[in-house]
Amino acid sequence: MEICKVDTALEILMGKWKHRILFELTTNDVMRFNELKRSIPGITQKMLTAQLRELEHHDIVIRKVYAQIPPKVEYSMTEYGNSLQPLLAAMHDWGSKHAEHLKQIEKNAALEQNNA
Amino acid sequence: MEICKVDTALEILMGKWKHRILFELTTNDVMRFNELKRSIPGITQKMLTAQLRELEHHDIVIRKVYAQIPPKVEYSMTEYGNSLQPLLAAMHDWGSKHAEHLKQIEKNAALEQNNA
DNA sequence: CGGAATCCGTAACGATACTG
DNA sequence: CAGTATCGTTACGGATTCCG
Repeated sequence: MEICKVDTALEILMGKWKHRILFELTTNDVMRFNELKRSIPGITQKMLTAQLRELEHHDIVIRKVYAQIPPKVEYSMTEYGNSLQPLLAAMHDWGSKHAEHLKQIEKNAALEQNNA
Repeated sequence: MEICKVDTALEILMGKWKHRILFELTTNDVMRFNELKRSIPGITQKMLTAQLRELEHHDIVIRKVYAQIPPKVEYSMTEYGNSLQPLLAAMHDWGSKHAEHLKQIEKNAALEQNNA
């Protein structure tokens, strides 16, 4: 029995690229594998595949395979996945609002460096 | 220039124990090091120290040292840290609401195991 | 009491090559 | 096009010991 369920949400967002993938899929509705890959600079196929599989396993995204040559695979959000949207928005808002604050912290740290 | 600021929030919550620490500190206002350690089963001093330092560096918690023997160090939330509360609450809510859903997923996975 | 220092194992991530 | 497979690296967390 757990008191704090923050972990549950955290677990799903955990991973270097998960939130980027979710951002793309909530913005674009349906995307193919390489389309997704192109839209996320720096990600490797391996990572994209791995994180998509985890999201699929958690029932956040749907993977739709078309049996054709060349292959075609489409990814999109599940309804359950869409329930994350308000949360992601809240995190984005908080992050935006306090980006300035973080810069200030870094600036102070730099000053301390100079004084030392 | 970043489009998605979810990372900013994620970065601060990242780490195995951060949210547990924040939970304790928002609930109890002010706590000493060992008090905090006792309240979080399984955490080691190293991890508690490390994560507290990160939180302190991000200006989420305050570390107050009393110059006395034996040492006394108190930790508490900053005002900035308290601005995280709505976000943490939102994450907690989402996690709670969908804990049931996750169980269902696991159950389905178990059934697939049996069918295979 | 509240740490710091050290060592270690694992899991996450990354780069590259290959495939149906 | 949409992946696997393999290997190497790095970061994270855990256990233990020592210290003012």
